[in-house]
Amino acid sequence: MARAKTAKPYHHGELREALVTAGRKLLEEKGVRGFTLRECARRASVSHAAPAHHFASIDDLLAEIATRGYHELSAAMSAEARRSGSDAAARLVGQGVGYMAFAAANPVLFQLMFSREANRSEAPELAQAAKSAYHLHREAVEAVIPQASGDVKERMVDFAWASVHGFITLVLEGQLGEKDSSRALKARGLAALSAMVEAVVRAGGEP
Amino acid sequence: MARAKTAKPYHHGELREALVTAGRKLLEEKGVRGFTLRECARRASVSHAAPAHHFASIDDLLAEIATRGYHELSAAMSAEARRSGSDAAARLVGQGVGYMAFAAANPVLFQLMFSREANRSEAPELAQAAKSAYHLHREAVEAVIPQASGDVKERMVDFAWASVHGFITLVLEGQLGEKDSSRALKARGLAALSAMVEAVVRAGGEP
DNA sequence: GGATTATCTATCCATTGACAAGATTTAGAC
DNA sequence: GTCTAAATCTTGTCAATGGATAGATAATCC
Repeated sequence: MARAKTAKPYHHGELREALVTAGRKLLEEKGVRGFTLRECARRASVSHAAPAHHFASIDDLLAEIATRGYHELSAAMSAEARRSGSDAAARLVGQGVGYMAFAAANPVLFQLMFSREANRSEAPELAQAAKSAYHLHREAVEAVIPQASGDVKERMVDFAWASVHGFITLVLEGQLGEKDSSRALKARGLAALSAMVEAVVRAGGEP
Repeated sequence: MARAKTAKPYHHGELREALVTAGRKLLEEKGVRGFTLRECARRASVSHAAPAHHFASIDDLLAEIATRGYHELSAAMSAEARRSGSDAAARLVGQGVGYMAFAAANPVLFQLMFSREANRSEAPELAQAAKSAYHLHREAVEAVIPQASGDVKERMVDFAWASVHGFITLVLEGQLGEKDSSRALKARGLAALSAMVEAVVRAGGEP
C-alpha cells in the first residue's frame, strides 16, 4: 500500500538505528542512571514496547551503544595517527590525541564503555570492538620500540595506555584542572602524552 | 521506656550508618544501575520511606558512600606510604600500591567515585574528600622532585596520577590482562608504577 | 493472491523514587 | 516529673519504569 512519506507509518523502518541514536543522545544528557528504554522509545516516536523486538533488554541497548563507541574510538585513533606522518613516536602521540578527543567529545559514552555497566550483557561484539581498539594501541606502542623484548613491550603497552586513559578519565571527572580552560587542558594532555612517549622510548632503548 | 535490646525498637538508632553500609554492599553486588533505595531500606530492616529522613534523594546516599570511599582511599594511600619508609620515590610507589589495592578491593565503589553519577548532587563534602586524596598524591610526587620547577612538578603530578589511575581502571574493567592471575596483574601494576616513578625522577632531574 | 513472518500497539504487573499523613519515640523546657 | 516540640519511622499513595503477553498491522516470500 502506497503511503505518503509524511504520514507516520505503522512500521518505523529503522527503529534499531533510531533507538541507538536517541539512546546515545539521552545518555549524554542524563547519564547512565537517567537512561531509560521508554524515553528512547519516546524520542523515536514509538510505543514503549517496540524496542523489545530489537533489544532483549535495556542492557542490550547499552551494550550496542558502547560497541559503536568502541568502533568510533578506533576510527578516531586511526585518523589522528594517519595525520601524524610516519614517525612511530609521533603516531603514538597522535593516536593518544585521537583517543582523548573522542573521550572529550563523548564523556558519558566513554565512561559507559569503560564501566561495568556496559559489560553486564557480555555481548561478544562488545568485547571484540574493545579488543580491536586495544590492538591499534598495542601496535602503535610496539612500533616505537621494535627492538625491545616482549616483556618490555608488554609493560610499555600497559603503561602507555594507562597514562592516556588515566589522564582523560581524570579530566572528564573534573579531578584534574577543573578551573583550566579547555585550551590549557589540551596542553596538559599533550605534556602527559610527551612524558609517556619519552618513557616508552627510553625503556625500549635500554634492552 | 526500657525495652529489651533484642526486640526491634521503633527507632533504628543508627539508620544512617546502616544505610551506608548496606548501600555499599548492594553497590558492589548489583552495580550502580542495580542500586535502589528500597533495597537499602530492606537490608536495614526498615520501611521503604525511612531513608528519606537521612538522605534527601538516592543521589544523596550515593554521594555519601562515594565521600566515605575517598576517605578510605586516602587512608589506604597514607598507610601504604608509611610502610614504605622515608625514601620519596619508594613512598610514591607505595602510595600507588595503596591506591590500586583500594580500587581492587572495591571495584564498583571506585568506579562510582570517579564517575559523573557521584557528582550529580554536587555535595561539597564529596569534593573536599576528593581534593584531600589529590593533595596526598601531589605532595608525594613533589617530594620526589623537590628541585624541579613548578611547571614540571605540575605536569608530573598529572602524569603520575594518570598512570596509576589509568592502569587500575583498565584492569578493573577487564581491558588489561583479563586472563592473568591476580598475582601476575599485581606484578604488571608494579611495573607500571616503576616506569612512572622513573619517568618522574628523570623529568625532575633535568630542569 | 495467500500465508508466514517481522514489526509495532495496547494492556498488564511488579518495582522504583518521592511525597503525604499518621504513629511512636526522644529530647528539651519548665 | 510532666508536657510539649522535634525527630524518627510506618503506612498509603502516585506517576514512571522494565519486562511480558496478546493482538493489530505491514512486509515478504511462495
